[in-house]
Amino acid sequence: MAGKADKVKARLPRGLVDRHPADIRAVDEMVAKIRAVYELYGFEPVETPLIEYTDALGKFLPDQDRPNEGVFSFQDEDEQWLSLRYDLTAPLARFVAENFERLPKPYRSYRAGWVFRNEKPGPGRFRQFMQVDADTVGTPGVAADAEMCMMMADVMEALGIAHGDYVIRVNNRKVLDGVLEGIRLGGDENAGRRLTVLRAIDKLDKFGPEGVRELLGKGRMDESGDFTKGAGLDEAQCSVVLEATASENVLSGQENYKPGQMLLHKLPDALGDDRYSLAANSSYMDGIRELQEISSLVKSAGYGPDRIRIDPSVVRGLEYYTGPVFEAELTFPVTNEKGETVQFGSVGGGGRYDGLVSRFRGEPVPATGISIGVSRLMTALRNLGKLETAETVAPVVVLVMDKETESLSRYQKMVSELRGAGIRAEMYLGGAGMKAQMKYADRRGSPCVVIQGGDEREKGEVQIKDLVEGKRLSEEIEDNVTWREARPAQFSVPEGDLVDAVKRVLQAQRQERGA
RNA sequence: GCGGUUGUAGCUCAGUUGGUUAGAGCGCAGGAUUGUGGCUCCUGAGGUCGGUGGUUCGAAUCCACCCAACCGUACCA
Repeated sequence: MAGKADKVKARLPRGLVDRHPADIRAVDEMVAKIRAVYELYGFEPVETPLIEYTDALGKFLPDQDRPNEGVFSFQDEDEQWLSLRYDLTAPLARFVAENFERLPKPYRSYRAGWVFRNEKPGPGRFRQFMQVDADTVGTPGVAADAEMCMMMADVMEALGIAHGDYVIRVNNRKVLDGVLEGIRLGGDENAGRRLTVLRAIDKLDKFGPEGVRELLGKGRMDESGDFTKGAGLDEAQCSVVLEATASENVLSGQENYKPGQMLLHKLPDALGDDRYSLAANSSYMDGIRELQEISSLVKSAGYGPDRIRIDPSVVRGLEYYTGPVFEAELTFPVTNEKGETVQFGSVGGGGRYDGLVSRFRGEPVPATGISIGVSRLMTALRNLGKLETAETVAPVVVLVMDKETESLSRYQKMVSELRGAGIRAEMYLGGAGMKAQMKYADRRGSPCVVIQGGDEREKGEVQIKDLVEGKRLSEEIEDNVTWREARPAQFSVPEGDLVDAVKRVLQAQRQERGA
């Protein structure tokens, strides 16, 4: 045993969590439901390792100074940099590129897996978390994007989230690009400011239009007094951006998506320059056309705007998306551990990433995909009590009353019989006495215990104690001596009837839970 | 990264103007009950007072630095 001075402190690195039985079972169940939807749509499973060459993951090549910025990285024996994957998309792109000739195109696949990000953790944000992705690689058609939106909606419902409790918001990067060009933020020299503008738009739900206006303009002071530098747009430019992303432009009713006269004609006025119109901006118009097509496709398939909605304020992960982007959002209020109502926001998303696979190849390989954040979804569902806790019944515990080999063999045989009947069961393996064994069974949440001491053995019987029923009866008994002697919810059966008797107890408890 | 708040037992927290051996409740273990999980009573284990250095006869308490957690903000491919 470690001495006091040198014992190691048992502690978990921040941003990581141990997973408990209920979490593991809940996640397994959720993932199974998501997989079933993906399979139904015709996607095939494929898995890649947790570790990739760092350069395959993207632009984040670690250098000697900050090798772990954002990603967990380390060097192989040959000094090549390796990293833990930070999403499932980049590894998929590598896989597709590496196996390009063998795969059917479009290549439709899905996967569930842990991803890692070396960043500051927060509530509901971890350094290891699970994603469940699906991707269609090798088609430029927006039908593939529309399918992703519909599949995401189906996943939400498969998880028990009803119509109206979620919405899939859809936008198009090309639309935003067009608007930015429209306010004279085109060109390489404005790349930095465009990024700032996009980030600002992304915060609409957090800070509202007024906060975003500050971020678009000079900057914003938060409550701790920290100042965030803005994009430096002038009044007119701010107005255009806010208008272009305003909720009035959200698809309403059952109509197909129309960008609205506002965007096509008011923009030039706002800029005081009517020679320029977004109607002539090819990026903008392409984007709008794609959104219209998606809108029409999902509508034909029976997905109304209550489920899939065009929303010009959606931005999504800033770098690699090239076209349609989507985001799954929960719309019901979520209460956190402290009882506060919080805005939960996105539980999944995705979009078109036409450049990611072609990084590895000389030819264009258009692709689109979605990613569901299982860990976040589970938190939301649990806080709402919507997490199906298909209760796993704890094992029946066979108490060890006598410790000599012959008795142990007898207990072991009982356990085997119970297991043979498909009942979770175990013989108590600790060294403590009966009281502690009862406590153990109680803490395990066992439905019942099996007791056979010398008296029962002589009569060829076993005692079965229903712990659930016993707990209830105990509430009516104050006096400990009476309680012990009454042996509530405990009965005796012939050894041969053990399995049947336990089954009856379990059945009774099942009915009780159901009722 | 920046700003703020907070660090005393497994958990929640007391601890006076610096003063002997740092406390409580809950939880945990054992006993009352050699064969019964609850209740009650009794007993016990568990602390380098976040760390290091300094001031002082004396520091959980005062000072400096560091570390960690939480909140906000930034970043989040």
